Amino acid sequence: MSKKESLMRIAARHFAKHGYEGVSLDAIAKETGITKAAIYYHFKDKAHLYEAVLLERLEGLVEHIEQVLPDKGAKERLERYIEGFGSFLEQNPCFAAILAHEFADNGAHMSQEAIQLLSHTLGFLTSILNEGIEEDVFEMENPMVVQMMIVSTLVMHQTTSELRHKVSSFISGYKVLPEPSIEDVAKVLAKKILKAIRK
Amino acid sequence: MSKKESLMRIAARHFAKHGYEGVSLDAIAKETGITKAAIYYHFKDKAHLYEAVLLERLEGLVEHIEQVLPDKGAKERLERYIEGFGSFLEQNPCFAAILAHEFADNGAHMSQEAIQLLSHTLGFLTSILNEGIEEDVFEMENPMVVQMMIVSTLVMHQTTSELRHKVSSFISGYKVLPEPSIEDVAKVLAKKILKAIRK
DNA sequence: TTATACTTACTAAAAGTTCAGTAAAGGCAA
DNA sequence: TTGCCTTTACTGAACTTTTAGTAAGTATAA
Repeated sequence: MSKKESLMRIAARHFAKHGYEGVSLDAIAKETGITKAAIYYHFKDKAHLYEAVLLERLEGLVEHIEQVLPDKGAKERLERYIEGFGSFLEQNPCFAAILAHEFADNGAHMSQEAIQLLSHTLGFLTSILNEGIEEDVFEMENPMVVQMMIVSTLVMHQTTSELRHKVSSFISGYKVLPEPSIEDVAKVLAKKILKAIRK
Repeated sequence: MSKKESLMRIAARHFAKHGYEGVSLDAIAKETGITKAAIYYHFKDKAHLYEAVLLERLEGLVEHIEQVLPDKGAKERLERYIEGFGSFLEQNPCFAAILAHEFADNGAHMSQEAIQLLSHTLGFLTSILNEGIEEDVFEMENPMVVQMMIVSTLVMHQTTSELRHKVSSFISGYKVLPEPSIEDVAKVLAKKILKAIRK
């Protein structure tokens, strides 16, 4: 792996953990084993490093979802979308937290291009839901709420595992359950969503 | 309103918009019309200012939910929980974004007490779901997923309205729909969740 | 010798934090 | 009522650390 690649990988972990503002280039450089100035050799500035990390994953996500979506049937397509989203998050552990930070500050650090890729991803979901409504297999008052239920649940599940652990120790009748993997969560979520919107 | 109150109100807006790390005390002081040192008169440091803001709202949330939960019936209780959560977010516009930031960085800036209050809030939901399972009116593979669907959808809906607006302009077949209020979203969500988990 | 991939050493600005001082208000003894 | 003391609620200025960013030099491989 090249220095640039490991720099980007480590940067991704930092951005995931602390968010754009909370990240220091010194810390990234130190962990990568280079100096901060070396970051500036590879990237114009902090914003461009972040953008490179973000775009890489957003492009991967669009590609991944395009690959798993079958040709026909809104139900099948929705199921695959949810599970595909989940498996992409599984394979890219930092990505959910990066997205969560972007959601939290309304995409303050997203470029036009990043927003476009995110839109592309969500556009699939919009059209699957509309498709299902037209095919008369889905019914819902507000597709955006259903979209929210899907995307935010997957992203937040993946992101908040540490916090849930802290929280769960305070809930009375606390049992240490084995945490389900994001792929299991995606399966359960798909089932519940399909039940919730089936006609 | 006292200076301290308006300081806290303005601080809440800043923390909601930029997250803990992204906030500068200079900016808060300037907007409040005091000097930065005055913040240190009222609060020990940045962390304590943040905690005061966060605890105020978490306490309000616990109280609000306790008030709206009826005495019996898991279905009714769940519906009220969801709508109560929604109406609290409506009345406390900064809170959802603050929570979203906490979720994104795994509660990195939450004190023990704050986590306890959050646990309290989520504990209600856990017991409502378990209650429903025991009463044989709900069925679900994994209550935590259902919890996630509820909480993350409400929080993320309220938080990401600007981002959704940016995103929606890229989705093909874009129509400017009037954004539903969080209370409407809560109603729709409650309906969908009940359908998804009813036995 | 020339481009690549850095390092060393630095700057300037911004951030959180501290501290000495002060104006105003309230209580209280003479 | 006057004069004194104390508390409250700050200001202005400085201090310290951290940060993004840069300029100039260096080792290495082609």
